[in-house]
Formats: sequence, structure tokens, C-alpha cells
Amino acid sequence: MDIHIEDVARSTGVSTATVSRALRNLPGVGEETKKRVLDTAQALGYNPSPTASSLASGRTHSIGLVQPDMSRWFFGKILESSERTLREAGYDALVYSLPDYLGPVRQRFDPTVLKGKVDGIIVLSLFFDPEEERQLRSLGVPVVFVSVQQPGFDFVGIDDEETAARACRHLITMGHKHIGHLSGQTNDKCPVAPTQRRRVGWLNTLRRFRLESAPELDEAVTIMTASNGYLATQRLLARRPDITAILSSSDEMAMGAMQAIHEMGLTVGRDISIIGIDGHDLSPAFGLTTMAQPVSQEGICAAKLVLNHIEHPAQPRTEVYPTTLAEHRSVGPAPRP
Amino acid sequence: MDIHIEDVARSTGVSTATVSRALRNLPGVGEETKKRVLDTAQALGYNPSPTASSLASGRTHSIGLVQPDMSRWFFGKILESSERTLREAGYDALVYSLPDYLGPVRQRFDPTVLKGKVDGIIVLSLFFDPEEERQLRSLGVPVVFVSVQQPGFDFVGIDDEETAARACRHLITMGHKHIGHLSGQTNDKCPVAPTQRRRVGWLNTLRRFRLESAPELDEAVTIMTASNGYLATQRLLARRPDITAILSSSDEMAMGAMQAIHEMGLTVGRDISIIGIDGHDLSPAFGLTTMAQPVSQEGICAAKLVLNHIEHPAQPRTEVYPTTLAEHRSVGPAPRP
DNA sequence: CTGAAAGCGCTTACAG
DNA sequence: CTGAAAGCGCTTACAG
Repeated sequence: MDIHIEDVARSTGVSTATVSRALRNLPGVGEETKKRVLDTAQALGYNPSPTASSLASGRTHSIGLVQPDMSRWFFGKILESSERTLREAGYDALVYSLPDYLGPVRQRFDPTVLKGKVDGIIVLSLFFDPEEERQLRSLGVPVVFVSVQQPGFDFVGIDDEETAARACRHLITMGHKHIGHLSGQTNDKCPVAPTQRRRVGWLNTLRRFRLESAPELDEAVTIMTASNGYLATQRLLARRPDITAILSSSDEMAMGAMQAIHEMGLTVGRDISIIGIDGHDLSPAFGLTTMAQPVSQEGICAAKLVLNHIEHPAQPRTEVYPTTLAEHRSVGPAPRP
Repeated sequence: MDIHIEDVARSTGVSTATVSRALRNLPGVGEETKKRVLDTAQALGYNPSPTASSLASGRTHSIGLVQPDMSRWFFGKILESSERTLREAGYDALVYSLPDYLGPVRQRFDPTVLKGKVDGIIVLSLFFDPEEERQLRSLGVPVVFVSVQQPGFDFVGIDDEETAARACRHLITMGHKHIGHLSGQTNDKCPVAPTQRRRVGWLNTLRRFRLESAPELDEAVTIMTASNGYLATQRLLARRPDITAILSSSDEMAMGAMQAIHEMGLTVGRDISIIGIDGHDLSPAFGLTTMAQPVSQEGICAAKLVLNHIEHPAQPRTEVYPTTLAEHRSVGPAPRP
């Protein structure tokens, strides 16, 4: 009952080779022949079998999207824009979530599960150890890393250190002297996570302005969720009640921090100021001032890079996007002592 | 350089048929033979070509996940739990985002893009018109609908009307008499969206308690985002300043509503109470009281249903999950006039 | 329990 | 510009 390429060939009175070429708009088919093939295919409602054409051509027209957790805003946002870009180009998006991606020990990822299934890969916020990297390369398809830079591969992201530094300067400009920091932890596989670079940006800025930069001003969580930010803020403020401003390495953590501050009977933006990083869609509703990154653009860029490398192999490229201060009510002037 | 089934067969001294059977643990292979095949395959590092096996078997071991927008919390959460369930069962997740999924006219979706690519489909929050449904059925694979029920198909979701009714009763219990509603619009393809059922639950409850239920207490938005909730709330409260409580058809809208209330100089939970529906991960941080649905469980259930139908075709099933009131600070007693 | 062989439905040198 | 035919790498009746 299904229409196959042979049916189209017979109906048109040509060979399957010609049908195949005409349908894919390859050169070497007469204009008139091509038109007849297209019309017949249309009339019969012919859809080429994707598996058959993959097996024969060696191309799957799928891109693998490897990431930690789709339910987190940042990943969902990137996936969304990447997927649309891929689809417009005729590619499918195969998503893979990694288990236990954070914490001190991350589970090993075996890229072999992608073998033969994708023509390219986009990896979000993950750093691969040498063994994983070896297996990844053995797949023989282009790979683009987003957020976390893997040496020797394409990268799309922001300047984490500079972004955190600007966030910190904003707090300093508002008169704050005791500025805490909420950071994430690294794990065995990822020694240079964005959260560490952001921490450096915060620390260096404090030093440059000759403000206190004691380790106890920094509080690290495992996964940068709102609830972990909430708990971390309680610990931080219990330890250092003199803190008047907090720089959070992520917006979601910052949102949890705002809750903690509120529950302490303090007012965010008056008693304690807080600034996040990411530009979460809900930050305006939260009133959270943040350093926004152009997340959708990064997702589109990653998709374009990987597609481009499929057609034209090239040297790894690095695309760094600018971040912008999005002011809301969570940052105010430092309170008078 | 790649290892193929023939290499394994030759090395083991058996036929490719035996290798194929042994590797898939099919009956009819001697224990000892099977072990030798497995060892050889392991030693050679053999990975069967997924495209070849798909073409030969007619099974893709992929499930299509069709949804409006991965960057929205609810969809990301469902996708995340579905994907993990599918992967554990050895299936890949192919995601598709629909353009223009809301608003008065939704773009038509042609399920044919999934033809030959998936063994089953999960559809989130979408209702298909007769033509789309026809094309969907012609794919010949099981389909599970989540959130929006499509007659004749599997369904996983909640009792929207009852959930909204309980949310409304909670407000009434707190003494509120003038209760507004934030709802979403339907479109040409979806006459019975959850948002409409929730609206009915709100309306019927008001009537049952003989409270005012004028149309002007309801404000509808196109897409139920925080920013639309923000604007809708401004309109609603400008029109009816006597409202003391709002039931929002989604948490994200409710978050925007809280921002609007705050900016009017009012305090959420004191001057105006608000309750949402969904159980958004950020609702505790927001202090938003909500009727929580077990989103991850729903995603897991959808995956299990579709996998089950692949093996055992069966009558459509309907799985309705309970919702629970999650109290935070956005709902308080009605203020004395 | 095992194997030879056809077949899944395309694509792609190769020849003309 | 077009076609005959091999080939992509598996799976699956069928026969023994």
C-alpha cells in the first residue's frame, strides 16, 4: 500500500536512479524529465523511506543534542532554538539527557550510543574527559560545544569571567562593599565550568576595587537550582550577616536566594541586593536584575555551525556572544549602616 | 575500519544470521554459541548499524515527541522524564517543535514528516484537526496524547475542571468573594484546551457558592506566558479593582500576575491573593500557591504507554493523575473591606 | 540449533 | 541526460 521509488519510476517511465536524482534536485536530469518525476511523485503521494536513504547514502539527516536536563530553562531554551534551526534545514533533532551530570562524580557518557544515528552533535554545558573525547571523535562527525569550551572543538558561549566581573562592578557602583557569591561546584570531569570562570570574575573584581574577598563570602552548591540557591543563601547570610549584595552564578539560584532573603524578613533590593546571570525568561516577573545572555541566538548559532561543518569541514570556531545588564528591582543602593 | 556483522560471524565461525540472533537474545541459539558470539562481538567492538537494522526490521527504535515549545517549563519537564524512560528501554527521542501553536490560528502540522522515522509518537498539549488526525493515523504507529485529550487515542493528564474547582474553593475558603480568572485562548484546531476546562471549573464553583461570575472577571491571553499574565492582570484589575483573589490557569501566567500586583503597590497574599495551576519548579521560590500536577510521572507514563502499545496493541487508555494543593504565601485571607 | 539467501528501499559509481 | 546494477548492513522466513 505504500508507494516506493519503483512505483514512481514505473509511472513516470524512467529509472529509479532518475527519480532519486530528480527528487533531490541533483544535476544531470533534464528539466522536462524532472518536472514529470516531481508531478508523478506528488500525485502518488510518494515519501522516500528515510532509513533506506540513510543506509544507502550514509547520511542520517539527524543531529544529536546531548545535554544534562531538558527541564532546566537554559537547556530547554537552547534546544528549542537549535531544533527549529535544524528542522528548517531538513534535519531531525535527537535528544539525549545525561544522568548525574553534576555533583563531584559525573557518570561517564559513551558517545557510541550515537554511532550511525547522527551527522553531527551539539553538546550543552558538558565537559568530556579524554576517554569520552576519544570516543566522541571516533564517531567521525562534527561536534559543537555550547557553554563549556572543549579544546579542539567548536564553541558557542559567553565570556563568563567578564560577565561576572561586570555584574560585580554593577553592585560596587551601587555602593556595596560586602558582596557574597553563589557558585556551582565542578566535578571530576569538568575542571573549568562556567561557574568557576564566573567566580574568578567576581573575585578579581573585588580585589581590583580593594574590597574584601574572603573565601567565606563564596557559597557553592552542587546543582544550581532555585532550592539549592535558597539553602546556600541561608548558610551564607548566617555566616556573614554583614553582606549587603550577592552575585549569583545563575538566575535560578538567585531566585531561590530571593526567597531566602524574603523569609528572613528582609527586602530584596533594599536590605540585600542580588544580581543573577543568564537572563531567565522569568527574571522580569521575579524582579531579578541579571546579566542576560542571548540564549536563543546561541542555540541557532550552534545549529548553524554543526550544519556548516557537515557540508564544509573546517577549523574549530569560537563564537562568543555579548551579555547585557537587564535591570530590575533586585539591586538597589547599599543600605546605610 | 568499522566492524560489521560479517566480521563477527567470520571470527566466531558462524553465520551472520546466528550473530544477529545471538546479539538480540532471540531464541534458537545454543547457549555456548551465543556466548562465543557475544565475546567476539565485544572483543571486536562491534556496533550494529542502526540504519541497516531499521531498514531490515522495519523498526526504528525511536519515538517522536511533538510539542509546542521546549523552552516552556511544562514541556521541558515532560520531555525530560519521557526521554529518560524511553532511553532506558533502548529508544531514542526525536523532538519536534510546532510553529505558531497558539493564537487564533495554528499552523497545520503534517505528521508525514515522522513517516518511517519513529515507532510511536507522544503529543504534548496539542489537538489535531480531522485532517491532521487522518495523516497521523496513516503512520500506523501508536500515539499518546498528553494534557489535551484526542478522542480515540491514549491520554495522560489531569482532571482540569476539578483541579480548577478545587483551586477556586481554596480561595473561597479563605473568604474571597470577588475572584478573577486568567485564562488562555483556544484556537481553531483546539476547541477543548485544558485552559477552557479550567475556566469551567472556576465558573461552576463561583455559581455553586452563589458568588459573582460575570464575564468581566475573566481575562484571556493568547500564549500563557508570564508577560502575558502580567498584562492581563493589569487589565483585569483596572476593570475590577474590587477583585481580591485571582485563579490563574497556569503558574507562569500567575508569576506575571504577581509582578503586576507588586508594581501596583499591593502585596500578594495580603491585598490580592493568587493561586496557579501546574506546580512549576519555581513556584516555591515565587511564593506561589498552586495546584501541582505530577508532571514527571505523566511524562514517564506517556513513554510507558507508547512503548507498551508497540509491543502489545491495545484499546486506547486514559490515565488521569491527581493534583495537590501546594501552599505558599500568595494566598491569604480576604482583606476586610 | 544453524545457515544460505532473499529482501528491506534507497543511492551511486559506472557505462553509455 | 539516463539506466542497469551493485551495494549500503542488517533481519527473517525458509529449509534442514
